[in-house]
Amino acid sequence: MSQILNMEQTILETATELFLRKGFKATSTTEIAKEAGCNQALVHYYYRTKDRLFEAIFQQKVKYFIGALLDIGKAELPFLEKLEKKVISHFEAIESNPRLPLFFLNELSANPDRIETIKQAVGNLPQQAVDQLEAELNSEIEKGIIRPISVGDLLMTIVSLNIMAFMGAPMFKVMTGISDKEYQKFLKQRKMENVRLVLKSLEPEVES
Amino acid sequence: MSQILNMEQTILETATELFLRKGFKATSTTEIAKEAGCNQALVHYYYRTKDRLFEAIFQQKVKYFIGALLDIGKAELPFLEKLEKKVISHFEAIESNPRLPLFFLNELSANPDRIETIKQAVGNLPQQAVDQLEAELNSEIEKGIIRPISVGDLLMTIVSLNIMAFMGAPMFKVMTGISDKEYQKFLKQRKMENVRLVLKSLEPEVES
DNA sequence: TTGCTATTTAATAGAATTATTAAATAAATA
DNA sequence: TATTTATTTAATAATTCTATTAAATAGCAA
Repeated sequence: MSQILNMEQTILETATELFLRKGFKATSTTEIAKEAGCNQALVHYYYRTKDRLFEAIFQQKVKYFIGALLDIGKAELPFLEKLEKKVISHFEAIESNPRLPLFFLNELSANPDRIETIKQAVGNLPQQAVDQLEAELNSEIEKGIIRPISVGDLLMTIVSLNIMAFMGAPMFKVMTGISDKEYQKFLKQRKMENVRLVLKSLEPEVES
Repeated sequence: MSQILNMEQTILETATELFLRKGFKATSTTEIAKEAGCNQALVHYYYRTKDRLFEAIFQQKVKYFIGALLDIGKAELPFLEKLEKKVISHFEAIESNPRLPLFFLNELSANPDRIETIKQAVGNLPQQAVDQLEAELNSEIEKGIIRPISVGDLLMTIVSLNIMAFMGAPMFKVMTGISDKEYQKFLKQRKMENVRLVLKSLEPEVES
C-alpha cells in the first residue's frame, strides 16, 4: 500500500482485494469501508453503487488477464522459442495474481450477462492476437515443423496448464495430501513442466 | 426432476442446482423454497440452517468429484491403456457435471476451513489411490516405457486439461470470439486431444 | 372417529445490506 | 478573509435474509 493515498484510491484497492478474495456477493460496502478506514457512505459517494465499483474493478482485471496471455511478443524469434517465452510469461502473470482466474470464472458464471460488457471492454484485440498466432502456427505446420493443431487447442492447453497450477491448489492438496511447502516446491518446477508439455504437444507424430 | 417426490428431496435437489449455479452467498433459502414450491420455513425445518444444507450438498459432490478421478480402474490392462481410459472417464464425469469444478474451487477458496471437513469426509482414499498410481507409474518408468515424471505432475496435467475444457468456456469464448455451437464442436474433439496430450507427456525424451 | 405424529404455512424477530440525504468538516479559490 | 467546492460523516429508509415459533393441515394408527 502506498502511504500518501487519497480515499478514492484506497477504497478501490481495498475493494479489489476483498472482491478477489471473497467474491461480489460476500463482500459488503460496509466491510470495504471499514477495511479502507472510512465511512460506508463514502464508498457510494465515489462509486455510486456497489455494482459500478465492482464493474470497474472487473473490467480492469479482465483486460490485464487477457493481455497477459495474448500480447504475442514482437521479438523476432523462431516460433517455438517465442511460444516458450509466452508460456513462461503467462505463467508468471498468473503467479503474481493467482486469485484472478477464479475471480474471473466465478463471476462470469454467476453473471453471464457480464460477458457482453467484457467483449466491449476488450474490443477485437483478442481476436487480432489470436488471428496472428493462428497465422504463425499454420505457417509452421506447413513447414512440417509442428503437427497440425488448431489455435484453439493450443491456447486451451497453455491456459489450462498455467491457470490450474495455481487455481487448482486446494483441490490438489486435498487429493494428494501434500503440504503448503511441498506445493510451493511443486510450483517451482511446474513452470518448466508446462513449457515442456506445450512443446511436446506440438511435436509431429512419429509412426511407431 | 422425478415426479412423485417428497419435499425434503425436492428441496435438496433445488438447492443443489442453485448452489452450483450461483454459489453459497448468492443463493437464499427464500429462493430455494420458491423454486422448490414450498414455504421458506420448510427449508429450515428439514435442514435447520442454510449452512448445514450447503455442507450436505458440498460433501456429497466432493466425494463424487474426487472419486471420478481417483478410482483407478481395476481392469488388467497395460498401464498406458488404463491411463487412457482413466482420462476419458474423468473427462466424461466432468462433462456430465460441468459446474462442479468451479463450485468446488470457488467455495474452497471462499472458505478454506472447509478443507478440513473435506479431508475427513474423503478419508485416506485419495492418498491410497495416488500411492497406487505412483507405484504403477514408477514401475513403467523403470522399464523405460515412459519418461521420469512425478505422479503429481501427471495428475495435475490430467485434471487441468479436463477441467478447464469445461470451466474455461466463458473465458475461452471471450478470447476467441467463438460461438456456443462452435464451442460444442471444439469440446467433441477436445476429449481425444487431452488423451493425446497426456500420453505425449509421458513419452521418453529423444535426443535431437 | 379420535388422537398422535409429521408436514407445511403464516407471522415475525432480529440482523445485515444498499443507497440516499442532510449536515459537518476540510480544502481550495477569489 | 470570505465563499465556494470537495470530502466525509451520521442518520436512516427500504429491503432482504436467516431463523424461530405457533398455528394449521394432512396422514396414519388405534
